[in-house]
Amino acid sequence: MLKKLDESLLTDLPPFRRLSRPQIREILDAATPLRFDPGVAVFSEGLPVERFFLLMDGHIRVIRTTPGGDQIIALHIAPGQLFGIGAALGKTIYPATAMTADDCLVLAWPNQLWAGFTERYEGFATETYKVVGERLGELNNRIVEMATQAVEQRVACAILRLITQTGRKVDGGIEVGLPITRQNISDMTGTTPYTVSRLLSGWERDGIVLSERRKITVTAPHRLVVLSGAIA
Amino acid sequence: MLKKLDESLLTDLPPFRRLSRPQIREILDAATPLRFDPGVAVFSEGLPVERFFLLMDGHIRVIRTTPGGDQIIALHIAPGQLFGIGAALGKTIYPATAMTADDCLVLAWPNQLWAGFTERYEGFATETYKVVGERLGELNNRIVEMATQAVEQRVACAILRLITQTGRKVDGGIEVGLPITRQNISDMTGTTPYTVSRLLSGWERDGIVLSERRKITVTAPHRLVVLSGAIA
DNA sequence: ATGGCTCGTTGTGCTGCCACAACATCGGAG
DNA sequence: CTCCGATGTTGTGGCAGCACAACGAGCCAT
Repeated sequence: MLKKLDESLLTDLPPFRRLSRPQIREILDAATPLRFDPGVAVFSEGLPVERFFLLMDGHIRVIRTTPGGDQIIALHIAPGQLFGIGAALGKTIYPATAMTADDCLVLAWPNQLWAGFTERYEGFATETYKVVGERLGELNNRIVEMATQAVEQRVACAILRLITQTGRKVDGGIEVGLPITRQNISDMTGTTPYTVSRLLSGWERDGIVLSERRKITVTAPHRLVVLSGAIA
Repeated sequence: MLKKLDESLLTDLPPFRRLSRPQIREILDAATPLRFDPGVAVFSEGLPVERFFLLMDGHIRVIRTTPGGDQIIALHIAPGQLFGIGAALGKTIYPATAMTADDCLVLAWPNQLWAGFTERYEGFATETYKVVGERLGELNNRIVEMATQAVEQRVACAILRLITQTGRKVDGGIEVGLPITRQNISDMTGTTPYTVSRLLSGWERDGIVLSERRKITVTAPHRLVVLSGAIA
């Protein structure tokens, strides 16, 4: 039932961009395609790192849970990105949980192929580490944000990040490309769903966003940027 | 005046551990040793990445500054660690400023040697990326911390991190191994020097720490761990 | 010694955010 | 159609932590 995957799926993604068709064929033949329903875990915090993944379609939230039971969203993965790449950083257990936000199609490779990929395929390692660098930068920005910005600015930043990462242009604005609840946003910004709700209501009154159930459309991005204090 | 550097300086550091003496000799011969006074910048945010560094002695704070002028301490570098390794992550400009906390001795290499190091020296890349992984993990912890913990817990976490990274055992406790002000701690935790001062005074009354000018000694680490909520 | 600086402490008032509760609304399952 | 759970909204109160100000103490230079 797994229909043969087409090489063209990978040719435009950074880690594979410099590779030849036969090389990409090899890589695809070694992959296991997987389908996930919304709201399930692709891998879980604390489990041993056994595979690495590429998200073909859908969206993934990377979540960390505290001993106290609070959870925060560390990262969003967009289609075309590698994730679960603990292998690249010498990790033996996953430091976080990857949860699907909607229907997801994922390619998986066993971990022991990682070393081979990096040495055999020109540019694979470089491009991958570039992504790591970007994530590092984003985390850094979020720390600065959390440390210096007020709640309203943090929420504005979070929504801006969401639309730059997953945004879809629709008439009347830019829409967040994945289902998202107030609770999700409060998990991203370290505040409460109540406060998020109030902020979104306020912004809707001001004509900056349209907020529906599990969906947010930004109608005046520039004003949101102003509110955010322009960090990220 | 640069006396010849001894190979033994590097043999025990992770990135060089698997290398032979002649290889280490090559690496040392390519290095420029540099001395820095306390409180000066080794490199600055926004400048092009031209060199990478190894801290031989002293301590370095990696600092980010916001458009609003607030600054927060992203990272501390301990002796023996590489820093400014933007090259490894495809960065072309430094994303932060590296500021010396005390007298520092640093080795520097021009950036174009990076690629050669990673391919010529077995284990250099792997070990380096392991460090990157650890820093990534630490940043993640700090985000979780900032999002979920109260100020008191964050400050406790910050001090625990300081003593695990730079701690020196002295009679009566563990002392932070670098000069540190309340302002520094508030920059690490996103609070104010006033609040830090109050917390430290309180802990000193409770016999958990000894706090002097630019120096902190933890006398009851276990109680600080309890206060911290045990995240990092 | 002595001035000047940086660093630390502490009191007071204020406010932004959280906690909780109660209600409204939506969507799916049977 | 109806019920139920998940999601979102809104009002009220309380408190943690910030802002500001004023003072004290150590360190350095000349």
